[in-house]
Amino acid sequence: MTRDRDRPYHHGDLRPALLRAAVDAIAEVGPAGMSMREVARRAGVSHTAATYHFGDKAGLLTAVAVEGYRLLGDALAAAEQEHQSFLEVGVAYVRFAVTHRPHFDVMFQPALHHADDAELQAAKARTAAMLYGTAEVDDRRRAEGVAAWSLVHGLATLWLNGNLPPQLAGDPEATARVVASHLRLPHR
Amino acid sequence: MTRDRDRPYHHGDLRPALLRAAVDAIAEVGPAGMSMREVARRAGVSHTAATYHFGDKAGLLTAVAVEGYRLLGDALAAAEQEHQSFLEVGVAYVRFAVTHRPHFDVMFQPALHHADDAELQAAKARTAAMLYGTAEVDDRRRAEGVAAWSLVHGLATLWLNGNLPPQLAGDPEATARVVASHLRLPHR
DNA sequence: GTGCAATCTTGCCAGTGGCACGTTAGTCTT
DNA sequence: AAGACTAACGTGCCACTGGCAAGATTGCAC
Repeated sequence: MTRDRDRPYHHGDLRPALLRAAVDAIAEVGPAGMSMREVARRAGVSHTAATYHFGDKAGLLTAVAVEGYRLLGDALAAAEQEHQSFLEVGVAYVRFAVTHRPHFDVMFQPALHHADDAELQAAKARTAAMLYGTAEVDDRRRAEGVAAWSLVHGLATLWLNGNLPPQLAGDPEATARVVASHLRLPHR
Repeated sequence: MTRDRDRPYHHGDLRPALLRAAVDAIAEVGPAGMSMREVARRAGVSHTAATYHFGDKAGLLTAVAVEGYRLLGDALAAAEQEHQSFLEVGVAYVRFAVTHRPHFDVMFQPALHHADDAELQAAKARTAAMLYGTAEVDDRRRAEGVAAWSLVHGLATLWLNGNLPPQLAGDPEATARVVASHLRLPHR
């Protein structure tokens, strides 16, 4: 009706556009503050168009989480490939959290998305396998992986929510190297 | 008007009652899903009564976070007092996260509360001092404290959001001991 | 007792998520 | 090329939410 005559009825590439808008909105107001209507406004469509593509708000956040897990997996694989160093994988983990805060925030708040989503589970499993191994790995190695993941994940989250001492909050990657040096991983 | 004739107009102890109701609600629907109106309903008052005591929704969540930081500080101090062991303080940290999930969830989502609240900052500072020392501590010790806090915090959050391998998700406290054994803290 | 401040309620408003239903336009069949 | 089908979007509506303004109730100081 009063819709732009220039803009076509069919957006043509709406789903990724909504995803980008959602990430932008989350960066500004957080995952909880983000609203479907605001995201839709940014993409220039009605809010029900977003519902059509993602089912509901949790569905949209699930899609953001899936994208996040894939990006994180890629970043970790690239670090592993480049440095052949488990430490550098950990540093890459912290770097991802800092540079992809909106994704990271959503990824680790399962109350916000559909935990049983198939794509989400697959993306999570792939990332988890890189960090603490698959089901076949022995107990010692798995415990070491969990210890390493816990360390970098804790550091990343503490940095994100402002719980690090000011002396160490400036350069999170440097802090990651210092902190990771206190880990003892005999089977790595 | 249609209000219960039994219940007095003045509740007499409403603030703590609302806090308890908020914690219960958060336990069921998460911090984001909690609503002022639902909390007020549980306490048997109108939703503006809650606004009166806490200013706004963020104020209520801030109060929950303050209570959480105090409870956590007490729990860590008790563990330190009883076992004289830094490891047991870390185990107590994980135990707190598991047994006080509503508080823990709110505490580490600063987007949900008033970060500049004086009581909150004081409660946070007290807990932080127990974990990585005060401002006067030397750099090595501070880095060790941050490493230890990162490890247990990461383990706790990964457990809470279901990112631990199933082999280690059953007994979080036992996992905390195993994982913490990979930390090397020469100055502790 | 009377004034006053603290506590709680009612009424209202804009914003939100989700549903039912209508509209548009691309695609496929014949 | 005409029509049928369906994917992609919009409109209208509903209950719910947070927050504000204004009023009602009560305890308390004096």
